[in-house]
Amino acid sequence: MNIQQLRYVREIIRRELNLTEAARALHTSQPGVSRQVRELEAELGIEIFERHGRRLTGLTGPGRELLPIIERMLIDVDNLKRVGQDHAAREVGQLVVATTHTQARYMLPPVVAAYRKRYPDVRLSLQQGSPTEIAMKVIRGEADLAIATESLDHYDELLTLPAYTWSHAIVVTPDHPLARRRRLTLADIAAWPVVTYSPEFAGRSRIDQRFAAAGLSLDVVLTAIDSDVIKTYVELGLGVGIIASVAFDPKRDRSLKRLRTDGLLPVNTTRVAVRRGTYLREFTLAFIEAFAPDLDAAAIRTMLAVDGTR
Amino acid sequence: MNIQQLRYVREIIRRELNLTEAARALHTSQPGVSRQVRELEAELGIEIFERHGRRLTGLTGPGRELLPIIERMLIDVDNLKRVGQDHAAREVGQLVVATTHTQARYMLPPVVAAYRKRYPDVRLSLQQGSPTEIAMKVIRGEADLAIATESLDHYDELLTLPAYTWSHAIVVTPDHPLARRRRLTLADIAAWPVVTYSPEFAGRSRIDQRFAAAGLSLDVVLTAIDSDVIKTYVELGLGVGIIASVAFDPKRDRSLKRLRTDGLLPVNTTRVAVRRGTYLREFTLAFIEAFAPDLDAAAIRTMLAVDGTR
DNA sequence: CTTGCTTACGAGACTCGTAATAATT
DNA sequence: AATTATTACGAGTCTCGTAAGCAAG
Repeated sequence: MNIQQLRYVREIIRRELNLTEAARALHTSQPGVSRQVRELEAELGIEIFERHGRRLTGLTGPGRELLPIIERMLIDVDNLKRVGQDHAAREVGQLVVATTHTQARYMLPPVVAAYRKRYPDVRLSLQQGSPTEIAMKVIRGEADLAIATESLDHYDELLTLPAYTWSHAIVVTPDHPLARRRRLTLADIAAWPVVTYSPEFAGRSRIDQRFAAAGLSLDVVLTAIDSDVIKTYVELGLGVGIIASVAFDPKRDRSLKRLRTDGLLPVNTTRVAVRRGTYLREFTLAFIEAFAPDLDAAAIRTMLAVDGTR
Repeated sequence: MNIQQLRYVREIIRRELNLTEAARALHTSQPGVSRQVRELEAELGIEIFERHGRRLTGLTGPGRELLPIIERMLIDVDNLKRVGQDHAAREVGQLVVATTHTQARYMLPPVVAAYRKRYPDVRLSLQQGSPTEIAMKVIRGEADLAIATESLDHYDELLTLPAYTWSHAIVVTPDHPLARRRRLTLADIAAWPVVTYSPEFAGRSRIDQRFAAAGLSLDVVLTAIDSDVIKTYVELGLGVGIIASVAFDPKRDRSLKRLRTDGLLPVNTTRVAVRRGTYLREFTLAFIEAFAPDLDAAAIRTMLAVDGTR
């Protein structure tokens, strides 16, 4: 048994049982992968993959039991390397942050600026994607952190930490009838066409829940994944905009008016997710710390430690 | 990096930083181990061991961080093998149970008899030792299960399951003054010399606590690790015996009288311990199930699953 | 001067890539 | 017919054992 064999098995499964694809992804030859897999199977005394003739068609029962152990071992391989790097060159390395548009556009810029100054030798890479995509990136080890408001809690493989809370803002054109109202109700908003986020983004689901709880349903005429698109169409008069309040800048967005909503809309929590069982390098913890004002390195370490005991 | 290197590192640490010993234990050459360790260190970019000249004198900081990851990976290597064996030959294999005298002598015989009939191809091996020793055996992977009444809860690496509860019995010679008393008190017992278990065995610590709580202290004139020794000396009139009640057999022990103690002495829980993170083969679960009347395979699996999520 | 780690070197095993083969879709 | 896994074979690498060297207690 060797680590390479485990990598091969994982990659074949990730590539949907296409051994050829896996070989390509791992920059090696197809026969090499085939052979190593068979050798591992022989050593363990079982078949990992179901084969119909010469095609891999699925995982066997034992194969399914093997998989989580293999994944954990490969994570641990990375962990060993990270421990090494963390001590060999404490503030040198790579940090991949997967995040959604709203975070990248409005919340992260100041954090990133400060972080880059503090850690000039960390190659910081931001990767934008949908909540599902960024969660998968972290689970597969392609990103170190995921930052998003929704749906990071649905994965057993992830450990999420609350970073900060925020709520939405209602924006309209200055000449919109709602602009004159002193106090809004949910029904006021629901009376107009709405422009807001796509279902899985930026707390959208919680908005829907709030209105549904009040017996109302929204007439959403345009959904977007980023706030700038929403603002653009609100300016065009397409409807009332619901955006993350951080996305509204009174100076820049002079053609829009933000309405008072005190407590009307739900509070959202933006969370940072890491892969359970991964070793976090010191500069990774520092990023979380910088991003989440309520968390300090000590608190993060304890949450990880409690979790990591298994 | 390869698995062998990790084994070498672990073994060196287990052998108290004696690389020569580690090489011997692993049936390989000293230079080979030395070389592989240096190569691992080079690949990770750190020193794992502190060296004074040519002697290994300790672990470095990064070395200490590496260790738990290495241990976990090596456990996972075994786990992979076990999954294989479990499917290749479900009821064939080896099961090592580490336990204390009282369990081995009184509680296990019927379980073992039934188990051997049910699983004739499982090589069952019982290893007797002190609670500390058997706990270490399981932690080091030398035994699959530990069965004992005390001190299995003090190890983070172990997961313990309650198997059954029991209490102690007071035994005396038939002509002892206490033999005529209808109802005993703690003070009655404390008035006489006592023969019982060594401090870490068979619930001894809880006996002491009980008497201490009542403001009494025991005059222990002989401590033993096994009940047979205790009974022998009680027969010789050395003192009042306190033994596990299962160790008293009215038919065999005709020269002793068991006194009524209803509720006087504390209740003990015998526990089964397994190494956290290890895959338990089906026949291992079956043994636990056979030993612990209150646990069934499903219950055990859930406890392990909850624990194993990490 | 004994114990114990490291360096040197050579034999043997193993991994991996190319080419050819066989089986599915 | 095209795609995909397995078998065959050979080059190159790597591991490991023996022997020699060297540092520490």
